[in-house]
Amino acid sequence: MNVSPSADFNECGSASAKALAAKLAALSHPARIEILKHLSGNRACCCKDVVQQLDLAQSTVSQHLKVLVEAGLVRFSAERQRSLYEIDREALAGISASVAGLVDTCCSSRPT
Amino acid sequence: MNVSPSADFNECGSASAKALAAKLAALSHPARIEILKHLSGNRACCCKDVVQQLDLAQSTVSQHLKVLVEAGLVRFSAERQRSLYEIDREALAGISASVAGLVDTCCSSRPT
DNA sequence: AACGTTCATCGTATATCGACGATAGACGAT
DNA sequence: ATCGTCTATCGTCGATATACGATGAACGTT
Repeated sequence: MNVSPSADFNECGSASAKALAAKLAALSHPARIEILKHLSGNRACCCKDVVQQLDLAQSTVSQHLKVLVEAGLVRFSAERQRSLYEIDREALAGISASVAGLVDTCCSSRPT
Repeated sequence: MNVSPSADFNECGSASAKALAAKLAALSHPARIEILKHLSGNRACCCKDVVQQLDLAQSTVSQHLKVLVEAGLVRFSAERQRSLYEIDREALAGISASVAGLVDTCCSSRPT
């Protein structure tokens, strides 16, 4: 799955770029950023919790949570009636590292 | 324009979230990530340069470049016929720092 | 002057996003 | 069994994103 770092330069393109873009897309919405912040302050939140914080319809929040889960940034587990959402700090850290890597690539490969 | 870093914690919410989301949105497209990588390898590129790398129509590339410029990730300067696009490494680094800050916030505020 | 090059913009078509209300399923409480 | 709560999903709607070709402006070259 992980190719060597140098291969990333050969195929700079679609593979890694697509993957990173997909994760950043999940992050690129204010409501989802706020959801992550809220989740980070609690061990696990149910959907209603988040709804009360955000002033958005329950269905909308549910969709945002789904996006975050599908992007791998939030873990999901079904309680009885509730659904528990828990932030995935490792995945978050992974994105941070990926962005830092991209920036590093862009800054280190200065032409002259 | 730049509030103090601690103010970011007070008003974690919409303002900074929106700003970060907007910049991440500019980054969340594979073509734009590849454009940034390409720009990083050259002092400045004209639109046609990028077109030849990307296998996209010239108008499409022009639009992607416009998105990057409007997000502040790329600087624009008009040559004679050409348009020169240059990566803004500081802005890139700023985004990286913002993402790292968000992740830090999410990881440091563990409930227990 | 006529032509080629480079680029931004316009118009268009399609797809996806973001938000909502309505609804149905699952579950606990009465 | 009935009611209330919590949630996911469906359908819908408007807005936005993405891609393209066509076009015209600006400029250099012949």
